Amino acid sequence: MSKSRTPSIKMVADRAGVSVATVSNVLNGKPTVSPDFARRVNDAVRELGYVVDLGASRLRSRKTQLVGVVVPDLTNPMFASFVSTLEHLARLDDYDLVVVSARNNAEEEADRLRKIRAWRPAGLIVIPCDGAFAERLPNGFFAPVVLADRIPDAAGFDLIAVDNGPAAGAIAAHLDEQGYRDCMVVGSSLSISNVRERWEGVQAAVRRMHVEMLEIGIDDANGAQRLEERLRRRPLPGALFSLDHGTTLLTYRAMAEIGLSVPGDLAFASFDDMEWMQLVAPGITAVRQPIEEMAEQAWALLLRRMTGSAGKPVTRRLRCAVEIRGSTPRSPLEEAGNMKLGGEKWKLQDEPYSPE
Amino acid sequence: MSKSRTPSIKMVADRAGVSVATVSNVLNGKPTVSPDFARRVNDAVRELGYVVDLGASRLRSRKTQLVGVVVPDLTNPMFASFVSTLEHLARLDDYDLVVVSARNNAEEEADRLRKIRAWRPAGLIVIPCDGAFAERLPNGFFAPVVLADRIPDAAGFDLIAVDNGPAAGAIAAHLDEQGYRDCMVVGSSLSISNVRERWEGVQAAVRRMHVEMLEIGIDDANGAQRLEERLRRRPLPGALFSLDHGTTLLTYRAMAEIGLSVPGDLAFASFDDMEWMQLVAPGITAVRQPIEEMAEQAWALLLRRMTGSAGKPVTRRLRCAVEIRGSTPRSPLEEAGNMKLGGEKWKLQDEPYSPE
DNA sequence: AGCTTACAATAAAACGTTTCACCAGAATTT
DNA sequence: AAATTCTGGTGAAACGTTTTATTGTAAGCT
Repeated sequence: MSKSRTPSIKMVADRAGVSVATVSNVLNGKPTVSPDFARRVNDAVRELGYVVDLGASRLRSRKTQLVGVVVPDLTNPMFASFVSTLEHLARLDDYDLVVVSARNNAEEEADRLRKIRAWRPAGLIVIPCDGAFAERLPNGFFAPVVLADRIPDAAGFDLIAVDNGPAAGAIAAHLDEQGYRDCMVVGSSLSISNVRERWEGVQAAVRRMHVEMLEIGIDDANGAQRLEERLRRRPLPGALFSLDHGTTLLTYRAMAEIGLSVPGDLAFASFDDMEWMQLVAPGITAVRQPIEEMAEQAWALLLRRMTGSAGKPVTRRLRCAVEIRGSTPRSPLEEAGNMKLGGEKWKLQDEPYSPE
Repeated sequence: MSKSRTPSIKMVADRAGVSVATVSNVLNGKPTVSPDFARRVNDAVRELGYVVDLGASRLRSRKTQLVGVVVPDLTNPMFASFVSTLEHLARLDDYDLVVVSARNNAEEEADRLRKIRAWRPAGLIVIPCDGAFAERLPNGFFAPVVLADRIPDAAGFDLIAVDNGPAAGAIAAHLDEQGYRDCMVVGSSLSISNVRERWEGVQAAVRRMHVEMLEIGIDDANGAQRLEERLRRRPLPGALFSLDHGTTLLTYRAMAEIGLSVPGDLAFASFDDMEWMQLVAPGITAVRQPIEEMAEQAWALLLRRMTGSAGKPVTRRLRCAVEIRGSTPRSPLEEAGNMKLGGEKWKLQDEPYSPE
């Protein structure tokens, strides 16, 4: 039996009785091609089930339809959704994606960047681990790079992110207005730009409320320990504001474990709105990031660069939405204040929160 | 200014003062290489920041470190987690992943399969949209294929899945034992093999409980409508068992919207355990799939094939875990039965519905 | 009829690798 | 000392494309 390999352009040419160049011309829709020959080529392609070898194609043409995507963690639903949207958009423009996860590790990120370079992608979309991204980019990297979600220390990249500061500030202001007097803010690490921006936004927005920050790291047992200890200590803060998805999950679970009730024992709000946050009772007040739109913008920016547009790097910020739910009701402390002015006492006991 | 392009092996050779063949030998760890020359080559590589062009490399060597991954939907956290684990394992073996989503659409899946073929991957890992996968695989596809999670109609592939039937059966038996007399089973579509297996497992496991199946499709407004109508009709079933992640989300949300309480109005259980299911109160009884282990097995199977192992296709089934939580308590009906032996009457009135 | 233009198709070079056949010299055997 | 085997290294071919330059032919112009 014949050593039949996956068909090459040469086999197509032979079967169609034309030259390889003609086959290539037909396949790439070059104008100078007679209908008759085109038909013969197309027939041969169909009969053989020929599919172009993109590796060889890129090698010669120096054009590739491949872009690399690097995210800190694929299991994070935010990033998964980001990649998913990206994948869809890329396909519409006939690009493919090589996706890698840096596992929240700067070294791995650097390693993956180097590796991905070996595919000679036409561009890169990266959600960097931390601010020192520029140092990790291989020096001789020519393809355009778009950064998303997190801001690097060094300038020089197209950038798409959300308005972390104002959005976090809105939550803080909300808690403030609801009458909470002190709020603990929890986040993974201030070395991540968006967490830092959120914290700064909180500080800028509060008026009467006192805030304190607690960093618990990423997958850091030590940090989780510190958080738990704080939650067991008294007095509790009136409110808790968690600044990123991982931290929210950890915190919410810890509160449940310790037996703290939301909002009975403390109010709770989160940056990053997950679907379960409207399924639990009471729902959790959260900032919802326009993650699909972020992916869209990232793709648009990259596409612009890949198709040759020059010019200064641009930075775009997207507006977040704030979802107020039952986990941040009017503070009982404040209610107590109002009651003196004739509030109805039973309300306090019957409905510890206002579910909306 | 010189037209400096990304460095090639030739530039490395020139700088090191050796032949291209020698550079290649050094880089690929060929044994016949003097330490002196190796050092010179490595120096040149470092100075130039040379990274091999994997496209060209594959073209000549006919070996590639690329595998394609096709999933029905990247936003589904199950699949996201699957891909994430896969990505990690692949990296350990120095493979890269091209990831595409078929968006729950057989046509798109076929399209993506054709497209991914153009990269000449060393193998494919696919979670197929439906049973007719074999027909969609391009005919001249030579790379090994491992299917996961869902079973195709046609045999001939390595296969890794979970024990859908027994696991779903365990839930059904649990509901039965808890005293529920009728249970509505909801799933996206019986054309998806694992949903079908789960439904069959339910039917095989029930003893006294009556079960009925409701298919609501995937992203099908019509199906959602039918579900909602059913939930508004009386009498309600004693229990609801949802057979896949998407359906669970939809159902749980619908119940909340309609104002049904779990387990007050009906018991609820789910195939697929999401993290929020232990965060809501009461927690939701669910089947937990070993999704990471599934990815591990898929990778192991594929790796075996890619490294040349022949032999008949194998099928492996993994054991699911069943998490019993508060959403499936002892049936009030059964409690009522017990009451005749001295139960407390008021309990019956607390439950508003009377099945049958 | 001659001369240029335009057109359709092709041969051959090039892309960056790996591999294969080969070679010079050193080391070993006869 | 001559003949053989190793050893470390190289030139050139090959992989499957695209592109450039080139060809042959038909059409358009005096």
